[in-house]
Amino acid sequence: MKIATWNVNSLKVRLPHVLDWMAANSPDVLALQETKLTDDAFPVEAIAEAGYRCVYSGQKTYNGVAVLAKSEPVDPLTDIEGLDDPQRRILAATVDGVRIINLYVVNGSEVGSEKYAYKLAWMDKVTTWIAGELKRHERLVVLGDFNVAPEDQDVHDPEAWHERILCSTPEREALGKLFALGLSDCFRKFEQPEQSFSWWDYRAAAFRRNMGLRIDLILTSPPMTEACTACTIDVAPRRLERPSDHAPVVAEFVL
DNA sequence: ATGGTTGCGTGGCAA
Repeated sequence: MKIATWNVNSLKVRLPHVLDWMAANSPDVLALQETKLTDDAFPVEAIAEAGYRCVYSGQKTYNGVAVLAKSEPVDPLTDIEGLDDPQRRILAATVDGVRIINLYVVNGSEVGSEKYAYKLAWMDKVTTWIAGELKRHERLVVLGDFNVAPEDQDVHDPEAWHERILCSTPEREALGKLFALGLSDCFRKFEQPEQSFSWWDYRAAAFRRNMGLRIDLILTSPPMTEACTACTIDVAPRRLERPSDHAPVVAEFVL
Protein backbone atom coordinates (compact mmCIF):
# COMPACT_ATOMS: atom_id res chain seq x y z
CA MET A 1 0.00 0.00 0.00
CA LYS A 2 1.42 3.33 -1.10
CA ILE A 3 0.34 6.41 0.84
CA ALA A 4 1.39 9.93 -0.15
CA THR A 5 0.95 13.54 0.94
CA TRP A 6 1.30 16.70 -1.13
CA ASN A 7 0.61 20.35 -0.44
CA VAL A 8 -0.44 21.45 -3.93
CA ASN A 9 -0.96 25.20 -3.26
CA SER A 10 -4.16 25.44 -5.33
CA LEU A 11 -5.59 22.25 -6.84
CA LYS A 12 -7.11 24.33 -9.65
CA VAL A 13 -3.64 25.35 -10.83
CA ARG A 14 -1.94 22.06 -9.96
CA LEU A 15 -4.53 19.52 -11.19
CA PRO A 16 -2.47 18.58 -14.29
CA HIS A 17 0.59 17.96 -12.10
CA VAL A 18 -1.45 15.91 -9.66
CA LEU A 19 -3.02 13.75 -12.39
CA ASP A 20 0.36 13.20 -14.07
CA TRP A 21 1.96 12.32 -10.76
CA MET A 22 -0.81 9.86 -9.86
CA ALA A 23 -0.52 8.18 -13.26
CA ALA A 24 3.25 7.84 -12.88
CA ASN A 25 3.28 6.76 -9.20
CA SER A 26 -0.05 5.00 -8.68
CA PRO A 27 -0.48 5.78 -4.96
CA ASP A 28 -3.29 3.96 -3.15
CA VAL A 29 -3.92 7.09 -1.10
CA LEU A 30 -2.96 10.69 -1.84
CA ALA A 31 -3.65 13.34 0.80
CA LEU A 32 -3.71 16.91 -0.51
CA GLN A 33 -3.42 20.20 1.35
CA GLU A 34 -4.08 23.80 0.30
CA THR A 35 -6.60 22.82 -2.35
CA LYS A 36 -8.07 26.36 -2.08
CA LEU A 37 -11.36 25.15 -3.56
CA THR A 38 -14.91 25.17 -2.30
CA ASP A 39 -16.46 21.69 -2.30
CA ASP A 40 -18.78 22.51 -5.23
CA ALA A 41 -15.70 23.25 -7.37
CA PHE A 42 -13.77 20.07 -6.47
CA PRO A 43 -12.66 18.22 -9.64
CA VAL A 44 -14.42 14.96 -8.77
CA GLU A 45 -14.85 13.91 -12.41
CA ALA A 46 -11.24 14.38 -13.53
CA ILE A 47 -10.13 12.43 -10.46
CA ALA A 48 -12.69 9.68 -11.12
CA GLU A 49 -11.43 9.38 -14.69
CA ALA A 50 -7.98 8.79 -13.24
CA GLY A 51 -9.43 5.89 -11.24
CA TYR A 52 -9.67 7.58 -7.86
CA ARG A 53 -12.48 8.25 -5.38
CA CYS A 54 -12.20 11.28 -3.16
CA VAL A 55 -13.40 13.06 -0.06
CA TYR A 56 -12.68 16.72 0.52
CA SER A 57 -13.21 19.63 2.85
CA GLY A 58 -12.57 22.98 1.25
CA GLN A 59 -13.19 26.68 1.39
CA LYS A 60 -12.67 29.70 -0.82
CA THR A 61 -9.13 31.08 -1.28
CA TYR A 62 -7.38 29.42 1.66
CA ASN A 63 -6.68 26.01 3.19
CA GLY A 64 -8.66 22.99 1.99
CA VAL A 65 -7.80 19.29 2.34
CA ALA A 66 -8.68 16.18 0.33
CA VAL A 67 -8.07 12.43 0.34
CA LEU A 68 -7.88 10.67 -3.03
CA ALA A 69 -7.87 6.87 -3.04
CA LYS A 70 -8.26 3.90 -5.33
CA SER A 71 -10.69 2.38 -2.81
CA GLU A 72 -13.66 4.27 -1.40
CA PRO A 73 -12.67 6.41 1.60
CA VAL A 74 -15.20 5.75 4.37
CA ASP A 75 -16.19 7.36 7.67
CA PRO A 76 -15.00 10.85 6.67
CA LEU A 77 -14.61 13.41 9.43
CA THR A 78 -13.84 17.10 9.05
CA ASP A 79 -14.51 18.61 12.46
CA ILE A 80 -13.27 17.54 15.86
CA GLU A 81 -14.63 18.10 19.34
CA GLY A 82 -13.29 21.20 21.06
CA LEU A 83 -12.12 22.87 17.86
CA ASP A 84 -14.84 25.06 16.41
CA ASP A 85 -12.82 26.15 13.40
CA PRO A 86 -14.11 27.50 10.08
CA GLN A 87 -10.68 26.88 8.53
CA ARG A 88 -10.72 23.61 6.57
CA ARG A 89 -7.52 21.91 7.73
CA ILE A 90 -8.55 18.44 8.89
CA LEU A 91 -9.87 15.46 6.98
CA ALA A 92 -9.92 11.92 8.33
CA ALA A 93 -11.13 8.90 6.37
CA THR A 94 -10.59 5.14 6.38
CA VAL A 95 -9.15 3.49 3.26
CA ASP A 96 -8.72 -0.31 3.10
CA GLY A 97 -8.83 -0.50 6.89
CA VAL A 98 -6.21 2.20 7.43
CA ARG A 99 -7.35 5.35 9.21
CA ILE A 100 -5.91 8.35 7.37
CA ILE A 101 -5.72 11.71 9.15
CA ASN A 102 -4.83 14.46 6.71
CA LEU A 103 -3.67 17.71 8.34
CA TYR A 104 -2.85 21.15 7.05
CA VAL A 105 -1.30 22.54 10.21
CA VAL A 106 -1.53 26.29 10.77
CA ASN A 107 1.53 28.13 9.41
CA GLY A 108 1.74 30.58 12.30
CA SER A 109 3.19 33.48 10.33
CA GLU A 110 5.70 34.69 12.93
CA VAL A 111 6.79 33.57 16.39
CA GLY A 112 4.82 35.51 18.98
CA SER A 113 2.04 36.58 16.60
CA GLU A 114 -1.68 35.92 17.05
CA LYS A 115 -1.47 33.29 14.33
CA TYR A 116 1.40 31.64 16.20
CA ALA A 117 -0.76 31.37 19.34
CA TYR A 118 -3.56 29.95 17.20
CA LYS A 119 -1.11 27.42 15.73
CA LEU A 120 0.02 26.14 19.13
CA ALA A 121 -3.55 25.96 20.46
CA TRP A 122 -4.66 24.19 17.26
CA MET A 123 -1.85 21.63 17.50
CA ASP A 124 -2.66 20.98 21.15
CA LYS A 125 -6.35 20.31 20.46
CA VAL A 126 -5.62 18.16 17.41
CA THR A 127 -3.08 16.13 19.40
CA THR A 128 -5.62 15.44 22.14
CA TRP A 129 -8.05 14.20 19.49
CA ILE A 130 -5.40 12.04 17.81
CA ALA A 131 -4.61 10.40 21.16
CA GLY A 132 -8.20 9.12 21.11
CA GLU A 133 -7.99 8.13 17.45
CA LEU A 134 -4.93 5.99 18.24
CA LYS A 135 -7.03 4.01 20.71
CA ARG A 136 -9.79 3.53 18.13
CA HIS A 137 -7.59 2.63 15.15
CA GLU A 138 -4.60 0.27 15.26
CA ARG A 139 -3.66 1.13 11.71
CA LEU A 140 -3.35 4.91 11.77
CA VAL A 141 -1.46 7.32 9.52
CA VAL A 142 -1.29 11.03 10.34
CA LEU A 143 0.13 12.93 7.40
CA GLY A 144 0.20 16.30 5.73
CA ASP A 145 1.83 19.69 5.90
CA PHE A 146 2.82 20.03 9.56
CA ASN A 147 4.45 23.44 9.11
CA VAL A 148 7.11 22.34 11.60
CA ALA A 149 10.60 21.08 10.77
CA PRO A 150 11.10 18.36 13.41
CA GLU A 151 14.86 18.78 13.87
CA ASP A 152 17.76 20.94 12.71
CA GLN A 153 18.70 18.24 10.18
CA ASP A 154 15.40 19.07 8.47
CA VAL A 155 16.48 22.69 7.89
CA HIS A 156 18.91 23.92 5.21
CA ASP A 157 20.36 26.60 7.51
CA PRO A 158 19.53 25.88 11.16
CA GLU A 159 21.32 29.01 12.38
CA ALA A 160 19.34 31.30 10.09
CA TRP A 161 16.12 29.56 11.13
CA HIS A 162 16.95 29.33 14.85
CA GLU A 163 13.74 29.91 16.86
CA ARG A 164 11.98 31.24 13.79
CA ILE A 165 8.57 30.15 12.55
CA LEU A 166 8.44 26.46 11.52
CA CYS A 167 11.48 25.76 13.72
CA SER A 168 10.79 27.28 17.15
CA THR A 169 11.06 25.19 20.31
CA PRO A 170 7.33 25.48 21.21
CA GLU A 171 6.36 24.25 17.73
CA ARG A 172 8.81 21.35 17.94
CA GLU A 173 7.53 20.49 21.41
CA ALA A 174 3.96 20.53 20.10
CA LEU A 175 5.01 18.12 17.32
CA GLY A 176 6.92 16.10 19.92
CA LYS A 177 3.64 15.39 21.72
CA LEU A 178 2.51 13.45 18.65
CA PHE A 179 5.71 11.38 18.79
CA ALA A 180 5.12 10.86 22.52
CA LEU A 181 1.79 9.22 21.65
CA GLY A 182 3.73 6.53 19.79
CA LEU A 183 3.56 7.97 16.28
CA SER A 184 6.76 7.70 14.24
CA ASP A 185 8.14 10.02 11.55
CA CYS A 186 8.56 7.15 9.11
CA PHE A 187 10.96 9.13 6.89
CA ARG A 188 13.57 8.75 9.65
CA LYS A 189 13.10 4.98 9.93
CA PHE A 190 15.26 4.73 6.80
CA GLU A 191 18.63 6.05 5.72
CA GLN A 192 18.07 9.27 3.81
CA PRO A 193 20.17 11.66 1.78
CA GLU A 194 21.45 14.65 3.74
CA GLN A 195 19.66 17.91 3.03
CA SER A 196 16.33 16.20 2.30
CA PHE A 197 13.54 18.76 2.20
CA SER A 198 9.88 18.89 1.14
CA TRP A 199 9.28 22.64 0.86
CA TRP A 200 11.26 25.45 -0.76
CA ASP A 201 10.21 29.09 -0.80
CA TYR A 202 9.27 30.37 -4.26
CA ARG A 203 11.55 33.34 -3.65
CA ALA A 204 15.30 33.75 -4.02
CA ALA A 205 15.67 30.63 -6.20
CA ALA A 206 15.39 28.57 -3.02
CA PHE A 207 14.73 25.29 -4.81
CA ARG A 208 17.66 25.62 -7.18
CA ARG A 209 19.89 26.25 -4.16
CA ASN A 210 18.13 23.51 -2.13
CA MET A 211 17.30 26.05 0.59
CA GLY A 212 14.41 24.03 1.98
CA LEU A 213 12.74 22.61 5.04
CA ARG A 214 11.23 19.18 5.66
CA ILE A 215 7.79 20.07 6.99
CA ASP A 216 5.62 17.52 5.12
CA LEU A 217 5.49 14.38 7.21
CA ILE A 218 3.98 10.91 7.39
CA LEU A 219 3.50 9.73 10.97
CA THR A 220 2.59 6.13 11.65
CA SER A 221 1.07 4.14 14.52
CA PRO A 222 3.24 1.21 15.73
CA PRO A 223 1.70 -1.49 13.47
CA MET A 224 2.02 0.84 10.47
CA THR A 225 5.59 1.70 11.40
CA GLU A 226 6.35 -2.03 11.45
CA ALA A 227 4.71 -2.42 8.05
CA CYS A 228 6.51 0.54 6.47
CA THR A 229 9.15 -0.51 3.94
CA ALA A 230 10.13 2.87 2.46
CA CYS A 231 9.58 6.60 2.75
CA THR A 232 10.84 9.07 0.16
CA ILE A 233 10.42 12.64 -1.03
CA ASP A 234 9.80 12.99 -4.77
CA VAL A 235 11.36 16.30 -5.84
CA ALA A 236 10.53 15.76 -9.54
CA PRO A 237 7.25 17.75 -9.50
CA ARG A 238 9.06 20.70 -7.92
CA ARG A 239 11.15 21.00 -11.10
CA LEU A 240 8.11 21.38 -13.38
CA GLU A 241 6.77 24.61 -14.84
CA ARG A 242 4.58 26.46 -12.35
CA PRO A 243 5.15 23.99 -9.52
CA SER A 244 3.74 23.80 -6.02
CA ASP A 245 6.28 25.03 -3.47
CA HIS A 246 6.01 21.57 -1.82
CA ALA A 247 7.08 18.13 -3.08
CA PRO A 248 5.10 14.92 -2.49
CA VAL A 249 6.20 12.54 0.27
CA VAL A 250 5.49 8.83 -0.23
CA ALA A 251 5.44 5.90 2.19
CA GLU A 252 5.06 2.24 1.26
CA PHE A 253 3.57 -0.45 3.48
CA VAL A 254 3.35 -4.23 3.38
CA LEU A 255 0.24 -5.08 5.40
C1' DA B 1 19.27 42.43 0.94
C1' DT B 2 13.27 42.84 6.41
C1' DG B 3 14.15 41.28 0.25
C1' DG B 4 12.25 37.72 -2.81
C1' DT B 5 7.51 34.76 -5.53
C1' DT B 6 3.05 32.62 -6.07
C1' DG B 7 -2.19 32.26 -5.63
C1' DC B 8 -6.42 34.44 -5.19
C1' DG B 9 -8.68 38.02 -7.20
C1' DT B 10 -8.14 42.70 -8.81
C1' DG B 11 -6.02 45.29 -3.40
C1' DG B 12 -3.71 43.25 -0.20
C1' DC B 13 -3.26 39.16 2.44
C1' DA B 14 -1.26 34.52 3.29
C1' DA B 15 2.37 31.57 2.74
